[in-house]
Amino acid sequence: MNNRRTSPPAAGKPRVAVDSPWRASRERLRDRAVKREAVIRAAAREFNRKGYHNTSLDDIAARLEVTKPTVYYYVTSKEQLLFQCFVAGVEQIRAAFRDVRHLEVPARERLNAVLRHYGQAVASEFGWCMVRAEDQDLSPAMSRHIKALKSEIDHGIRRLIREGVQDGSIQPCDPKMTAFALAGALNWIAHWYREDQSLTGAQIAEAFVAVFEGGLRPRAGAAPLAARRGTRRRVRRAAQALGR
Amino acid sequence: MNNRRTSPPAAGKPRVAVDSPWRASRERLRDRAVKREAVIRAAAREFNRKGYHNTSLDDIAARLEVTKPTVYYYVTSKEQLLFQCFVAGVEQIRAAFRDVRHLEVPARERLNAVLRHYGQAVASEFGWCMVRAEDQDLSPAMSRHIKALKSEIDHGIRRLIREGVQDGSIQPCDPKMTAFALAGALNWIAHWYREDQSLTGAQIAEAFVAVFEGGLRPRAGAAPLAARRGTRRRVRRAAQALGR
DNA sequence: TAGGATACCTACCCGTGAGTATGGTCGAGG
DNA sequence: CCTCGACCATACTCACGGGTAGGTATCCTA
Repeated sequence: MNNRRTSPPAAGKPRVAVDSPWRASRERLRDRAVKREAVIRAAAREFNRKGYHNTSLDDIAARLEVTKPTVYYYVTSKEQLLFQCFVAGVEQIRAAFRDVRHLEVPARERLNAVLRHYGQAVASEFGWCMVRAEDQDLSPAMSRHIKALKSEIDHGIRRLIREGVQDGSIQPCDPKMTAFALAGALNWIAHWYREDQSLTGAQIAEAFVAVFEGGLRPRAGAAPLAARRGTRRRVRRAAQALGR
Repeated sequence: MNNRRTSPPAAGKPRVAVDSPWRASRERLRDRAVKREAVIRAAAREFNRKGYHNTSLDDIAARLEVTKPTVYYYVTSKEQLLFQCFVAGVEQIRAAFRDVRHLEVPARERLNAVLRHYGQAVASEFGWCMVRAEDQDLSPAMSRHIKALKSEIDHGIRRLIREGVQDGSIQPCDPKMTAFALAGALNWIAHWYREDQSLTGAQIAEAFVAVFEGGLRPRAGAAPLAARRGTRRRVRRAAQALGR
């Protein structure tokens, strides 16, 4: 758990293939934690690519260039594998809450900071597992655990919203529905984002926060942030297309 | 397809159980279309409750009080079943676009109208299938078809955003990212909404549109819509909890 | 260098669920 | 009364995949 190395010492720089501690099969670096972590990460990637049900443990094992029993040597079940991926993702968000807790800025800015981290977490390799792990795929016990973690995050967002309304940095609103809207938009990133995209997770999160902040309706003051290069021209073309 | 009846003539008012044309097994009302539609709806409900992979065709058949071959008598495969549910859901949204197309109001209002319909569709019984049908669960051909439909909707939203920016009813923004944020928030409704909820789909959609419109940052003008009962007290309590 | 622990493999079990072969029933038409 | 066809049930096949039994190679320790 406390071992942070992600690549084996033998492999200077992993090539296209996933970093597999088994690569140099001779010098075994009998570090359970590292390998276990590699199993979790490989599972997360496969789940992300093909979904939980369409990923067999043989697939995951093959990705690591080992066999299924080897995977079972590090985890007890496929369910636990999904659960671990979920926890890994959620932990990033919990960390975001901890980070902003003691910041001395208006609640809206703390919320924005959390949402930025949230977006990045969803776009990370564990994003899929965190967001799309279905309750129905897990045992009742794990399902309850996951629900509790999700609920904690949800209520953290709601609280920040309430605080923002209180300190005047956020417009009065229904905290519950607003939290659902914000989290939903960010969660959905996991449905369409692929790492080979042009935008990074941080950029997407930034763009989303801008939308949340400003809203669609134009403001009295000057237009904020959003880039406007070529907008005019593109709109004109779109309008023409609509014309017919 | 063109048969719009949703309940069999024999059953005056369906009780708790799903409306099954097989109910009174004696008087068979050999209307293929009605039965086929019932199969689709039953499948949508089961998928919604337990997910695609955790729903067997036996489950669906049992729900209709028939057996699996009977289901296969009306559909060719489980995959097609999911596809039909998807199409049924998406069609509601396409209809929304058609409805607003010729409205003589600012684009932002047309967008809002579409989003309201969108939200209701996602909260409908086909919402799950429309939103959570994974590409990976379907054959390449159907996957492509679904992607095309989704893309059509996405680009419809983007177009409305561009038009809004053009006619001044929407604040300048990146249409692509904004569309992702809006659609994502609404899509996510399918992940948490259950029909037995206190709020209707329409109410949720309304609340979301309010958030999208206004944004989080307070405006110069008066604060709109949202209720403020007890907010002060609750925040104080939350702040105390945070203090420790 | 025996003996145990670790780490991994080959080869299997078996439940599940999609899809089907076959045959029965019922109403309609001859 | 007999047949035909639409409709539906019983009872299968079969592939897939989660999980395991049991064996083997390597390393550590004494």
